[in-house]
Amino acid sequence: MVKKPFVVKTRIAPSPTGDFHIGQMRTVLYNYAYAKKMGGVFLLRIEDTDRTRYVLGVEDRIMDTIMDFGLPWDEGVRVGGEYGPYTQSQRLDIYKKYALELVEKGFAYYCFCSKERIDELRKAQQEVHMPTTKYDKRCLTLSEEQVTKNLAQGVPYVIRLNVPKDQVIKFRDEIIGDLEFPSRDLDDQVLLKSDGFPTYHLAVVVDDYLMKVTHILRGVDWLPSTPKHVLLYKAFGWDLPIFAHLPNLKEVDERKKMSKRRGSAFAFEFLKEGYLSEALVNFLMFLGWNPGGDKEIYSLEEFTAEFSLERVQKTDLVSLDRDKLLWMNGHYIRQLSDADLYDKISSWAKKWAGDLYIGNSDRDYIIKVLSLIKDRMKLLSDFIELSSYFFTTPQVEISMVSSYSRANWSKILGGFSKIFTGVDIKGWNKETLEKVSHNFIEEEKYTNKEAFMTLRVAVTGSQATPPLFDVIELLGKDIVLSRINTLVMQNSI
RNA sequence: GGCCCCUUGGUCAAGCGGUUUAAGACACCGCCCUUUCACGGCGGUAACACGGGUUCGAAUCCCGUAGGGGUCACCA
Repeated sequence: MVKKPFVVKTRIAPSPTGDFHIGQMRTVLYNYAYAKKMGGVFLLRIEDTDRTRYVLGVEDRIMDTIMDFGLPWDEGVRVGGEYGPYTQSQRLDIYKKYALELVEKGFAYYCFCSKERIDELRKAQQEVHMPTTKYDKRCLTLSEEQVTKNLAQGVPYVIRLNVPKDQVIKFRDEIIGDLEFPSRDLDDQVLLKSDGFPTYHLAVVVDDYLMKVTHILRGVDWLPSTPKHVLLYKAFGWDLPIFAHLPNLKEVDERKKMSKRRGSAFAFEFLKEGYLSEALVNFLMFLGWNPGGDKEIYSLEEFTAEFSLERVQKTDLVSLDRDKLLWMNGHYIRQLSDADLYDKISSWAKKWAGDLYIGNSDRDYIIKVLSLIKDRMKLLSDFIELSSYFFTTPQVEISMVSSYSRANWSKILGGFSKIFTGVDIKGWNKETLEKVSHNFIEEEKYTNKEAFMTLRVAVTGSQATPPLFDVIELLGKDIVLSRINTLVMQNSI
């Protein structure tokens, strides 16, 4: 028999109780990167042991979003593997078996206490200001006959972890360091619920062991329950995995961590708003990690090569700076070729914005539009607003057209109309147009600003556009003249 | 409240005892480019929570204080 080599395996274990938020995606990214860096395996498991909060369909949406971020897993739900099934609700018999093993060994026990008794207990403890609300181990004193009798009679039960009184639980966190927790502060955690489902604590330990997960990278909010897990590993006689707790994310203006129970910031929403997955991934990697140098534009491949636990920030909370994300997205958009940007926008539109008119317009024309507005785009969705006058006749406010010229604005436009009419369709390019326009302005003694801004607004309906003659060249003679003439005629009526 | 973790500019953060009059990026402000808006270029404002130690020397090590966060479910 050949001994299997040690393979690093990380995992992400979404719970289908709500959509993934962006912070969870950061955790996915780190798990993905660490596995790749170590030549290991990245696993995805669905933890659906809470049937009261279960949301139908959300697990597929979560997995789709992870794929949309470009972080595919090697083993688990959808892709399979030799340690499945990878959905916890399909592993109930496994958890029960291990729970019973613990009962047998004396590390766990049956508890028949009612919800009411537990509530009363908690209330009483609070009244005397007990440090923590804990179960009083009453059912631990039940005789074996009593337990057998209760089980035979079908009395509802849970299985609780029998936490030793005075033990110091020690473990090492790769990011935070060596940690010690007194066991007396721990509750006799329920391991198996009365509905036969395991709690997170039992399921996660059993599955991570059976699925041979070697590294557990998760949010620092899990740190306080890690001692319980350590206790379980010890009770089973299993080696501990490597723990690494990552800083949580928060919004800049908030003080508390993001969570799916605190509204928005769902990962898919960023895609919907028009962020590129490459930019999101680049942004996310720096939320809790950095390479130490000045470089901060990183591809996923570069990140994967450089990522290390030693360089993960030890702090508790990291802010998600949307200004910087927006800047970074603009940076990524600018780096795209016009054709690639076209592809990105068109698939974005297909998925999130209906088909738009982009589907019906000429691809080459749209690509030319993109070359003009690309530097001004920060989100894919900006395309809609920035490009509208290239596709539809703008609503032009007369007050806006007239606001630049001391002289009669319609006289200016009339002049442009006349000289543009004289430009041959074959010579309709920005160099020629610019030249004749400047001649006209000089002769009539208009200032550049009054003439060109009036023209700009007349043609585009907007005060802020790409360079005027690029726009005019691209729109073409017919459209430009028609827009100008419409205004001139309106005024003369 | 108990337990645990954390603390460099508005934000992400570099720094791991002397090379620091504390990098870089975003944001902000100013200038340049410019017929507008962007992009780009140049420059600027802005930080080691506080108090004790240790040391020739501390943002960096130790202790305390303060502040913040996390967690304490038959939720994950």
